Amino acid sequence: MTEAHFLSRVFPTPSFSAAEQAEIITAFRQVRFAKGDHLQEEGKTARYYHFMESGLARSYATDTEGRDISTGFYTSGDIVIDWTSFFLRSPAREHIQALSTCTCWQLDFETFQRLFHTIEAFREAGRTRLVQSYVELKNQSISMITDPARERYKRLLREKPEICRNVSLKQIASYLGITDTSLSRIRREIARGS
Amino acid sequence: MTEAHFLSRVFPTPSFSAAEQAEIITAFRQVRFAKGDHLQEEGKTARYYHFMESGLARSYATDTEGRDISTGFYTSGDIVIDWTSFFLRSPAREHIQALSTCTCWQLDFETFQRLFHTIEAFREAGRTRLVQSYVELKNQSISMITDPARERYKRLLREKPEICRNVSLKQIASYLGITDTSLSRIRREIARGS
DNA sequence: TCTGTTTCTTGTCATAGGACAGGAAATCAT
DNA sequence: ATGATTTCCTGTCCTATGACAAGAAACAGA
Repeated sequence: MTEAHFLSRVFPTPSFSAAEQAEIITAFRQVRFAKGDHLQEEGKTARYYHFMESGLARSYATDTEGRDISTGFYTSGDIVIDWTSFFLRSPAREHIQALSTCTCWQLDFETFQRLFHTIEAFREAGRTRLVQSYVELKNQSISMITDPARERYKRLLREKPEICRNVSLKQIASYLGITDTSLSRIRREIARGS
Repeated sequence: MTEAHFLSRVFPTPSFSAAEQAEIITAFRQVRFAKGDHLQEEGKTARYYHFMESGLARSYATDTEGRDISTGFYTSGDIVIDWTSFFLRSPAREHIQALSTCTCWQLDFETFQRLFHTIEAFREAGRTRLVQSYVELKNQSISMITDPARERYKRLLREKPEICRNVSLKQIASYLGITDTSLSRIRREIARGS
């Protein structure tokens, strides 16, 4: 039944009993977003926890000068969510937007809470995911201090090549903390030797 | 009994029943660190969850060039922990060091797990704390992109004045992503009109 | 296909912050 | 106190990146 189900790999059978796995999987609902759709809008409280099965998305915030700053990119297997908004039930401070057609699995907050408080393995997994997001953010944050822009771009190229190939220069540049102009020059330099 | 206990404010009575509060508070152990002591060492797995009652501390990582980069500062009421190491049971990538005498309340991992899995309010509180740390890191991270160094320093001055007063220039500078030289100049500029 | 719009590239010039070095000031150990 | 060490300040010069502007290229809509 669930042999090749995307979520059966997310909640794998040694950690989850068959019954738990079934309960979790049936609680999720599949949704699809078209390129450009917003999975989340700034100012609204996040209603759903999303697992991305396929597609690309990005989160972005608008800074005090009105500039659009990409704060994260999401690909297959990622959790696509504004953690703060979802868990603190507060208005989101970022938008999350599909960059291509996205297939996701969603859970509303009440359902998440029910699973979280009744299934021990689910809450361990949930906590682990949150901690992993934290460490990724921390790495990015340290990299902003210690690495020059070129290195940060090369790392993104290594870790999320599909992003570098499919996302606009400006959106990637703002994520790296540089201007589109600079990123364009960095790409040129990399295109010649390293 | 627990009227003025520091932890009774951390786990307040409307959210926690008296019995739960008592169970939680007795599970914590008070510890004291002298200035310079390490609460956490890089490479070792975090053994304790710490609440800081009083004192100052900082976390720092050593980058590829061997430079010491401050990654966070902690004051009264903060949780002092390497989240990733504690929850993923993996070696810490940072040191955490007392910058003055610190009084903390600690919980080992097994005890944390027991409370987390048996007391619903405790796991809600724990998750909330983690999410709050996440949002602080995110704000700092966005600030690194959008704000010039002077603004970042002014924000730190606003949010953690005791840090700016008591921590060495170099340690603050590395946190802000600039050199001690630059921070020294920024301070001079602020000392004259803004 | 033509046309308008967005995205990307490149140039020139300006500027924040880094590297390095020397000196002053504070802190510490004996 | 005295010297040693660390921390902090300041000067000069340099580099990475930003701001702005103008083309080129890609793309979207009729």
